[in-house]
Order: sequence, then structure tokens, then C-alpha cells
Amino acid sequence: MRLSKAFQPTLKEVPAEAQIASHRLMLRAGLIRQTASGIYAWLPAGLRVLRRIEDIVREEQDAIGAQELLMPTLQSAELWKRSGRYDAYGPEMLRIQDRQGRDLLYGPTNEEMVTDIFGAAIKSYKDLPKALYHIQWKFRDEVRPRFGVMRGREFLMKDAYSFDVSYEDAVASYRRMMLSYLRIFQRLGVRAVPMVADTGPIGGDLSHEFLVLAPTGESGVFFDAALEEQDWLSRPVDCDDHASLGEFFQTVTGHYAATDEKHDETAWSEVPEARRREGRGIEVGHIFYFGTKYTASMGVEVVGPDGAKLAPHMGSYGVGVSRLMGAIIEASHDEGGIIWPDSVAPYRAAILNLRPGDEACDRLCAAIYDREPNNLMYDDRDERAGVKFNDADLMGHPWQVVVGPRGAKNGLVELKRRATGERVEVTVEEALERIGIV
RNA sequence: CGGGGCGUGGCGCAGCCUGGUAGCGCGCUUGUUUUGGGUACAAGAGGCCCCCGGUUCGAGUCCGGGCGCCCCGACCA
Repeated sequence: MRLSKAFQPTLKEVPAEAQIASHRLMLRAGLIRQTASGIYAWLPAGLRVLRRIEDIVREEQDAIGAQELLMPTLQSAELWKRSGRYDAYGPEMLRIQDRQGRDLLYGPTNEEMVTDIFGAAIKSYKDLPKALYHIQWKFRDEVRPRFGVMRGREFLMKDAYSFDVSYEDAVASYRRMMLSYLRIFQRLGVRAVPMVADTGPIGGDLSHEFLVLAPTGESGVFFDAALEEQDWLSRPVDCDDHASLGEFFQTVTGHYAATDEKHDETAWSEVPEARRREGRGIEVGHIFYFGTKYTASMGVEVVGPDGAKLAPHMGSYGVGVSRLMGAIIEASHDEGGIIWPDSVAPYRAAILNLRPGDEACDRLCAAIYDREPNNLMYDDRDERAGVKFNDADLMGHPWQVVVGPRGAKNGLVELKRRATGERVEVTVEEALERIGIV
């Protein structure tokens, strides 16, 4: 993309309404604009990041056998009356009526709908297990939206639902999902630590929330350093083998981790002092096992091996996709702006032409840009060098290729790594190679 | 939902107390200048001062009502 043609409105001054770094930077870098309290429009660069996060989530969900579908944002109230949640959900649910006076709601989550869809199609234990997920906009009429996309009223969530014949199988599904989540967050370039969470009225001990470590997090967190040292991407786990999943689960739950709400001083004191980590975290994922709560209440059954009907055991698993963008920025920025991890950056690199019109500069820039125009942001604007440096830092491209007349006449460009500030003078070919364009 | 605050060119703000021609910085346009970290000068464009009503000769300013937004707390991907 040529910046001179892009819709990338950056702000020099800090918008008054934004309090935390990620919100300020998302507005300043031209990723989002607010349209109403807690509701945001995603501008082109912001949308690109959203898509990249989604892609990683998809790959990792598909990898454990979950299948993507897409359920609507509007749901019939009838569905929720069947589970009993229509009355229970409260004022956070946005309720509307259509022209016939039928009650509808703008979905805050999809347990009822997915259970209904599942139940209408699956009738035998032989078809289990199944895991379905979708990435869809959710609406919750929050009492107090704040911090930009971190607590919006409309937000993008990946929600998955698992169906199993037995408790044991459901536990295996839960563990697969936990592994998938740990891999997702690691690939997104953030440290997310799983912590035991309240299961609410459902009971049981199978609920974990995943918190990204960031100083502006809403919850205090305490955990064993062993949890952030794990490399989940290289850890071999056989997702079809209950024993392998159990072993994996043991390494997660065998280490202390809790939010301030669940913090236990006694257990904490048993963690070796050198491994104790305290900080703040942003909740970006939450997984639950809740048994037959919805299948039973909604009358969804399959025929078991003995011919008797049984209600499948379910779990639900959420990732806050739009919130993650805020969380990633909270965890990765500096005075100058955003520092995108390579995996989610809207563009792989920015090319800064310090002297558009200079033959050598234009030629070298084109030599790079033409290789992958869709994934590079070419700053060809007629602006001062300082403006381009500042905007590139603000937008957080992982690499900056600085092309100025000084080096260009010798065929050299300057490659800057945003995260470290490290700069090296290299040839075009070398720059391409380092950026990862072959 | 309780408490606090704000609404004035695109953005950040002053003006309101004490009513009398709507201002500043940034941004934008044109020209000159500068050319490796938000250059400088000049000339311009751009405003139902959130909305409705009231008081007044006269309201951005005072009064009443509404709407919107932000912050702090109790709740949540």
C-alpha cells in the first residue's frame, strides 16, 4: 500500500477521551474510530490486524479438529426462553423487537443457538465428539464501556463449543482447547497465563481464564514463572490420546497461578521465591466445562451405545479477538507508538522514501515495494523525514526500510527493527531477506 | 446504577465567573523555504459555540429541560 493513497489517518495529538496507552495508540495510529460509547469502526489498518489475529485463531482451532461455522448476530428470544436465560441474563442483553412485535436479541454469546443447531443434526454417540466455533460480533450492553476496544459493547469474539458423550471425553476436549489457546496466545506474541477461574453456578473445577500480562490489566495476577517459560508451540501433545492430554494438563495446573480474587497466600508461599511472579493481567480468553446444562435444559439428546438416550456434555471456549488487539498493544508499545509482533502486524514493513523524486531513492524503494505491495506500507508522501519516522514508529511496523539519498547512491538502505531500535545499513536483497520476503 | 467532569472549525484547548464583532496552537489549501527525527515565513479556507425552550435591546456566556461523551466505584470476552 502506498501511504499517499491509503486511508490511514494518524493523529498528532492525543484524543482527550482516551486514557490508556492502547486506546490512545489505536486512535492515533488510525486503527479505529469511535462511533458511539463502546462501539468502534475499524479502519483499514485496524481491520488488517483483526484479520491476522483471526487467522491465527482459525489455524489453531482447526488444528485440534474444531470446525468453523458462522451463526447470526440476531437471535430469537424463543431460543433463550428454552434455556431459561432470557430472564436470567439481565440488562446486559440488548433486546429488540421486529416489525411484527417478535422478541429478538443481539447475541451476547451462542450456547443456546449452537446447542439447537447441533441437536437438530446429531442423533448418535457415534458422531461425537464434535467441536464447533465461529468468529462473530457480540453485543453486551455493558454498564460502563471503557478503555476503547478493551471493554466495548460490540466486540469480536471467537467462541467454540464442544460436545462429548461422557465427562471423561469432555475433559479431553477441554484440555485440547487449553492447548490450542496457549498456542494461539504464544503465536500472537503475548504471554497469556492460564488461571483457575470461578465456574459460577455450574460448579466443578474446570474453568480457566487466560490473562495477558500488562501493567494496565484490570486484574492482579500471581503465578509461578514456570508457566511463562513454557514453549507450547514445540511441545508434543497427542490430542487424540487422553494420557498425553492429561500429562500436558498436569504441567499447566501443577504450577500456581491465580488472579487476586482467587489468590491463596498459603499455596503462594509454597512457590519458591525466585519463581514468584506478580503483576497485572488482561483477560483475553476463558474456557468452561459445564456438563449437560444446555443439552438437558433444551432437550438435546443422542442415542448412546446401549440404546439409551443421553445428554451430551458441553464446554464453551471464548477468545476476545478485538480485545486482544488492545491487549497486544498494552503489552507491546513504547513512547513512540505501537510495536507490532510480526505475527499480527498490519504490514510486514514500512518503506520510508526520504526523498521522493530522487532517482536512486525511488528506484530502491520500488525494488522493495514491488516485491510484495500488499504486505508493505510504502511511505511515498511528500513529507519531511521526521514526519515519516514518527508515523512509522507510531504505526508500529516491525521493520522500517529507510531509503535516503545518502545511502541510495551506493545502493544501500537502512533497516531498522522497531522493537529494538537496531539499525543496519544493507543492500536491498539483504533487507528483503531479513524481512522475510524471498 | 451511585459519584465527579466535559460538550466551542478535523484534533487539542481558551473565552463563560462579570452578557456586547468567536479566539489560540496543531492540522488543511496556495506560494516560498527546508530536506535523515513532527522546519520557517507569508497568504487563505474552515464554526446552527450539542439540542430545545426561557430571561434580555442583545446569550458561547445567565436560567430550565433534554441528548451525547469521559473518568472513579460495584460487574464482565
